[in-house]
Amino acid sequence: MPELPEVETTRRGIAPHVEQRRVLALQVRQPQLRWPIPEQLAQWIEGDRVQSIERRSKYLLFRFARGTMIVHLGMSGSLRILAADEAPGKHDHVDLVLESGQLLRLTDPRRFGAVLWQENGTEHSLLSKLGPEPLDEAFNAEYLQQCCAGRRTAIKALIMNAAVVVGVGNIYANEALYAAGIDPRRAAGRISAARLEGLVLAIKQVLAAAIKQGGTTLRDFVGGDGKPGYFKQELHVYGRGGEPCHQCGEPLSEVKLSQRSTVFCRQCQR
DNA sequence: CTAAGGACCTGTCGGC
DNA sequence: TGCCGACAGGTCCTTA
Repeated sequence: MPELPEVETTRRGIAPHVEQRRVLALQVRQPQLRWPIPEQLAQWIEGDRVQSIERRSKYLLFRFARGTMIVHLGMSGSLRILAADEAPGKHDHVDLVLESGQLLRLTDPRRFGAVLWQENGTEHSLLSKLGPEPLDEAFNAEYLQQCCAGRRTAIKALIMNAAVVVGVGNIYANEALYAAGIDPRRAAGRISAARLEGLVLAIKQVLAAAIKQGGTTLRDFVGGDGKPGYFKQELHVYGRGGEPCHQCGEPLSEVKLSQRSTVFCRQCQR
């Protein structure tokens, strides 16, 4: 479910209900997520205020006085604001009980998500090796050219590599390459500077548009405020293998690339 | 160092 | 209707 636009949509949805609120309790029903939730997390945050919620890559960062609670939604996670007396379901693993009478609930059927802790003055190893944010100026044509130089890996795998640029997941990698007219299988080092510049712009545009629309609704994704995303209507290739290309009408091809479903137009993408 | 594949876990969907 | 395999938004870690 969550790619960067979905995570950002979630952040914006929950922030007004969580920022500046005091945490009364942290209730952990299932600590076994991708990594175990630290046992002392409750004692570190209970009684303290959430100063702000920030986002880095697809990680949500809850800033507290003595450190940061890091939340990742994995493949199937979501965060919602609910009344404090709402009964938990099977996959409702964690509640952040707020003094406002509401709670922030983490639901994650596949449990690929994570809840971790970063002490002030340290940087978690998961965050320390990340590339630039795609919408930042630091992610530009010159930078991407440097990353691609001499690389034989497929361009799609390269832009999905978080050490190169964060936040480009499978949906938006497919969409951006279609928009840029680049074959996803093409070796990264064999693409002209001009076309890589087009790819940078395409990535920025597709992500910005998706954030503006509130993310892509897949299955049951809803933001923290319960509103669905509307970007799905604008997808040109993702989930459309075999259907006609919106530009030329040829059936879209679908292949596996680094284990991920990859859809593109052989006519329009070279 | 790079590139590719496996692993984690559950739910859903399509085919027989 | 029921069962079984394939597949799903992520990404770290191990292996060549």
